[in-house]
Amino acid sequence: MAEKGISQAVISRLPRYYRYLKELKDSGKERISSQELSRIMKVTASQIRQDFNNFGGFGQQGYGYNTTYLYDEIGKILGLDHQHNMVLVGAGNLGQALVKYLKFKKSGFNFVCAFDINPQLFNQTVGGVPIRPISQLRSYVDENDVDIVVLTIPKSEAREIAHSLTDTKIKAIWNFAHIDLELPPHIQVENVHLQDSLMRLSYNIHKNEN
Amino acid sequence: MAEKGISQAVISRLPRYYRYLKELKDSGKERISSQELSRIMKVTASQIRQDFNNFGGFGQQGYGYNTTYLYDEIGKILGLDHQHNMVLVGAGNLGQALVKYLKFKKSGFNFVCAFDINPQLFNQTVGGVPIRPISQLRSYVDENDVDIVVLTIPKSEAREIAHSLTDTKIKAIWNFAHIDLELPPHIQVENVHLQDSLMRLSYNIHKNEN
DNA sequence: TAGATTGTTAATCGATTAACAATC
DNA sequence: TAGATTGTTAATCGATTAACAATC
Repeated sequence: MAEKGISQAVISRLPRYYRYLKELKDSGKERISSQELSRIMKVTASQIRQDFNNFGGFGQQGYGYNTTYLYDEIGKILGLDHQHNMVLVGAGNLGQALVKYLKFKKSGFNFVCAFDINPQLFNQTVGGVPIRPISQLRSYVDENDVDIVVLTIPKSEAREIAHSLTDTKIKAIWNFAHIDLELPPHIQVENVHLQDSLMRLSYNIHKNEN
Repeated sequence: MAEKGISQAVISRLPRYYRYLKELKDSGKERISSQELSRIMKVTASQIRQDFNNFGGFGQQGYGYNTTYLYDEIGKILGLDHQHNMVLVGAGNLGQALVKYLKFKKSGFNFVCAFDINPQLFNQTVGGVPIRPISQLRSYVDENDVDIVVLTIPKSEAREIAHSLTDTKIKAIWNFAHIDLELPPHIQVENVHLQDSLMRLSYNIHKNEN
């Protein structure tokens, strides 16, 4: 999957296609046209065809798309045919909730270790995953196969931790800290800024006030 | 704040401006030009001026923007000068983590009650917030001042709960269930789809493979 | 073959960037 | 006043939608 220059707008729509296609194939639907999918997903058929054709032709004229095949192909584009090892940095409430959320594991995103500064958590486990002192993070990452670092620590510490890992072989940071991380291009950053999300919600609640 | 037809692209940038302006004002910086902010935030000065001018002129020619004033104005645009009461639906790991996260409260987003189906949680509290049976959700919403419903339940139940609230006075749903909710336009929906976020991350990790 | 529907090019729309006159 | 910088119009760029030829 080395298609270059696909816009993030397209990428952001892929998980949604993936979700709908799973439902369609699970409900026994074998084929679907862009027009029918368009009605279900409330986007234009044109956009659907353009989006898929960024990655090559997955359909067949006069027939449409095979749901299972398309589902599998989108999965491959998204890299979901790979296993991803993750470490949690910050075993607080949110961090522990993420580790315990089993759906990630089913999708191949697997927590292998957690780290925290709180000594009371050391030698405990969360969802079967051991919690270690954050001082051991660097050596753990160096010695084990870690793809993704999940940052659920306050923003005051997030930047330093992230920068301390720039010369390791980690591939990405899933960042829940309310901060913009500036990292070298070989490390991908995906932000989950819950505060920003709430603010957008708030705007939309109040936008019609006068 | 009744500016019509502001694109969601602009709205989505406002929380980030708000965050940077807070830091600038807190660090004692009184004024900033679009050019200087442009360098700090890594967006064009043109975009900054265009974004702000969607809501009226907040700056002064030859001077720039007053950080505190601009910060406050963006806060008002985002509706952060209002208090928002929230109820949690689904007091599992993620839900409890959200209730315990104190930053929301500081921004005026205040959990007033939680609901769950698990009887073992009834009469318990989480972060000082009582947990009640979900059967009482509807009457609670009818009898109390609730602005936002936070949905942290499995998708199989999310749609039904959301629809059961369409004729109440709630203004928005903050949806963590992995599902698209279709609700009447007077109820705003803001999705936090963690799985989608992880998939985007996965795509970006693998996009350069060949 | 005829009908259906993709893949793809062209047209449109909207968002971003550039330019500059207005003005502090 | 002169310099700086906004507010705003114009130009560009990119994304979405429409159209249709290719083809199953």
